[in-house]
Amino acid sequence: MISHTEENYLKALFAITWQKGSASVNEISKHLDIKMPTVNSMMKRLAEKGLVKYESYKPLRLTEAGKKQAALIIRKHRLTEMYLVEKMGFGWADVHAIAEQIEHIQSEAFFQKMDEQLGFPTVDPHGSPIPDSEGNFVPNSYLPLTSCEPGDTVQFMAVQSSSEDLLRFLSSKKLSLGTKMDVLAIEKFDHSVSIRYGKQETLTLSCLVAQNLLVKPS
Amino acid sequence: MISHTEENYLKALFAITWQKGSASVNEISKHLDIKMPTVNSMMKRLAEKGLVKYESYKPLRLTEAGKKQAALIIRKHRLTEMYLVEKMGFGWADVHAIAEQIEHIQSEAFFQKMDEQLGFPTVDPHGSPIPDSEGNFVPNSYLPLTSCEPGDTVQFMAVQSSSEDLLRFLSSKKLSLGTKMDVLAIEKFDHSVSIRYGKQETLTLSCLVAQNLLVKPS
DNA sequence: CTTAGATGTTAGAACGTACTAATTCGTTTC
DNA sequence: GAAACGAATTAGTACGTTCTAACATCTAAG
Repeated sequence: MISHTEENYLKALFAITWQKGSASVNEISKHLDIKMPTVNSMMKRLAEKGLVKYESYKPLRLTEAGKKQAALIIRKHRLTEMYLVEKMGFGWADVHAIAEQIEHIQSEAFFQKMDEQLGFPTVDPHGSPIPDSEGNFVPNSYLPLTSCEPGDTVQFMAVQSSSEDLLRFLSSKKLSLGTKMDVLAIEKFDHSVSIRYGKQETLTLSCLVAQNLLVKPS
Repeated sequence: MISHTEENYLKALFAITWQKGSASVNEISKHLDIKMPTVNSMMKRLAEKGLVKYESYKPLRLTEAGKKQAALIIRKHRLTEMYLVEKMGFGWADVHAIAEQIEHIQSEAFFQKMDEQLGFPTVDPHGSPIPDSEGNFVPNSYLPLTSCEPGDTVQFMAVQSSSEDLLRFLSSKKLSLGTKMDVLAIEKFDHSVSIRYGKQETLTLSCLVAQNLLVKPS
């Protein structure tokens, strides 16, 4: 059996591998705010359980079994976020901490009911894909707003980071998923991006914000 | 702060005190299926935290703070059960194990939303009262079916025990909360109770079952 | 090629939660 | 009132998860 704690390590390992291609003890340590020796020994434990490939001083990798486990946890997390937003009326900035806890609930039936009632969603409230019940992941292929050209018309499809502050900022500017926007300008100087959207609002987004908005051509 | 584990001990202590008037190390040990020495040391720990009054070889008691904590956990448990039945479509026999886990979620907002969406219910799916958000308990005053007389007409208001087997049995007989029933006979021999209800179904309930059906005069 | 600094690992300790074995206390019965 | 039995407690152990301190390895800069 796999503990609550072990699940968090798997999830971190999966997320870091996803973003950066590989994962190190140091990165997991920072990601979970847990000291390196603790992470190190946990990696060995997960290796014993056949979920992680561990070799001294080498990058960490998940085994296939580990990947599946991790994807299933992420599935539960994202289904929960979707449920909290769609069925319970939470805002997209307020669901992460709750979902972090509920994802560890041990009950297939519980998550199955969520899935049914939501109509088997494929993305969560932040636009991230929800793995299927086998742990298969269909990554989306959206591009950051910073990679657009002036004149492009695009649709806001997902956020890269689910930072609470970013989400609150976007809400306050009425920028929600699905919003169509025209790219007016991209400043050479600071890479900030000016857009027009909705009822002709125009807005200039810092590079950091724009990097976190994933869009598709519209 | 109070851990998941500590919450379970408080809840057990509260439940046993509720039923039997007082609680002993031995009773908690059986209730939680945890050995006595473990219970003993936990009781000391909870005493240090001001939640339990502990004196060697004396019955255990909750302090006022402990009672409130316990009632608030029970509140979360029962709200959750109600939510699972009313909003997610679970049967009343299937919610206990899930609620046991969800009751430990740390988020006021989460349980508040449940409460709102349920319209501030005062009883759970088994007819047990839900403490208010201050931890105040309004006990119901229903009587077991065994205390009725032949000729009485009563309404089924709550179950005493939430045993999964009992609940499944009642479901299979279409006996749900709110059902009105006529008491036809009570056998002197084995204290079994015969009732008529619904579309003129008649049924004889063993003493053990009848003891667990709480009713009020109708 | 050597070395400084970052990263990884080992060793040892602490705390929470559980256990078994052994001992003490309290009560009931002769 | 002493024996016997169940309940409670103490002592010592184990395991999961965390830490700090010390040591080892890797890598990038000179």
